[in-house]
Amino acid sequence: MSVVRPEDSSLCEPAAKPRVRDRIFDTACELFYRHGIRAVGIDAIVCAAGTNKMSFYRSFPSKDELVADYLRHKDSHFWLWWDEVVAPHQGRPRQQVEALFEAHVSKTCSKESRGCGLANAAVEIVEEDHPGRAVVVSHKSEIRRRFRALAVAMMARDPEQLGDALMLLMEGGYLARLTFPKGGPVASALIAARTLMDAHGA
Amino acid sequence: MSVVRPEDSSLCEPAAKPRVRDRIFDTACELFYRHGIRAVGIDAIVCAAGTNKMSFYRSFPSKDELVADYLRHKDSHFWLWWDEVVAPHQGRPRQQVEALFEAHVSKTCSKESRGCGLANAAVEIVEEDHPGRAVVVSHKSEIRRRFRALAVAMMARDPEQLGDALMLLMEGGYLARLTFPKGGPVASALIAARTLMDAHGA
DNA sequence: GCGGCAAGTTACCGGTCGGTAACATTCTTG
DNA sequence: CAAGAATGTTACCGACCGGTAACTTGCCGC
Repeated sequence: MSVVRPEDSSLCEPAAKPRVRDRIFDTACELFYRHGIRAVGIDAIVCAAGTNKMSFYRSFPSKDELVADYLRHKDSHFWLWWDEVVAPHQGRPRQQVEALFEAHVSKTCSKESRGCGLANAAVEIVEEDHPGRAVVVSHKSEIRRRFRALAVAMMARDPEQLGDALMLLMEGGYLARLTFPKGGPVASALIAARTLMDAHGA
Repeated sequence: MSVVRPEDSSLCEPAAKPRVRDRIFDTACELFYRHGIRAVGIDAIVCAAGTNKMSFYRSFPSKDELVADYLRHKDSHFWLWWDEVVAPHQGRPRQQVEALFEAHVSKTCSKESRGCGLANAAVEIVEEDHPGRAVVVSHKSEIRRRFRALAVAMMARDPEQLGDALMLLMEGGYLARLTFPKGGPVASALIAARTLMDAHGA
């Protein structure tokens, strides 16, 4: 149950040093994603960022708020990724979903992947009033909304059902990634998505 | 990022008092499942169990080992559940999977559910040498194996593909449960499973 | 009643947690 | 160069972390 120790984060003085706040934030994002939120303390973050605790508390009001920022960052990057993957197939929702799943599989199977940071946060953050909870909830709600919208656009027989099923496939992949090296069942996600869409006449 | 405080666990002296070890273990299981593993300290457990830290360390070698026991307990209960659900449809793998998903949906949608304790542990426990990791990995591997075996038994066109897809659906449901009150997309899992099996000619 | 054991009590250990005060240094910019 | 902002340093806070020692109390069967 050990936590990330302040000393062990590779090297404690990264070459570039733009504004401390950014260094701290980038470091925190990586550590939170790789080791989990609860496992990473302020000391570990500031040490890995080559700075000190005071500099941290001059830039962030609290750890919880930093966590919320981390999740907002993950959220916006996710939608950047989504829009980028979807863009080449404008107006062809079926191809958009296929592209999404293809990208999802290759992304999730890469060895650096630790699944979805926001999904992981859903596990770690239980307190209803944690500033990060709202970010997670709205993120996952938007995923559901978009999958359902895509299912509508491709004129599926039961779009809500199809949209939710596609979401389950994707989320399941995130979870599977955490136990299977290289992803395991994740590899089947694209074909499964195709099969579901076929069955819905889309 | 608050943790479960030793004081706030409803009442600190449960009526029945069979052997302390059991009281501690049951309490720990519930707290771990409800609040997460890292969020629950030894103090919180022993207080909620109406005992003290020394009694804990007389029964368990360490917290990590308790966590591993908790996961083993979840694992064996899961297979008890699985076998029970599957039993009435011996020899009819298609019906067995349907029964599994029906039970999975109703279980996961219940308001006490916090998804799959073992999947949650996969998120929280990152250390490769934690005694709980092996339990999680073997649990998820066995799920995959069984789904694939069921797909073979129902003579699916591509049994490995179908088995993995079914697993993704189920795992996705566990994750969705954590952000959507009452489960959200989980409700679509059964129909999605049926659709996939139909498409595989099973 | 007495021995033995299970359980409770109290105090303690070093270490880490998130967070802060006061002060010294360096960097940037006018 | 000087002023002011940004950053670093050190020490500290109370609380909690997982874990332990020494001793006392309660309960059981013989």
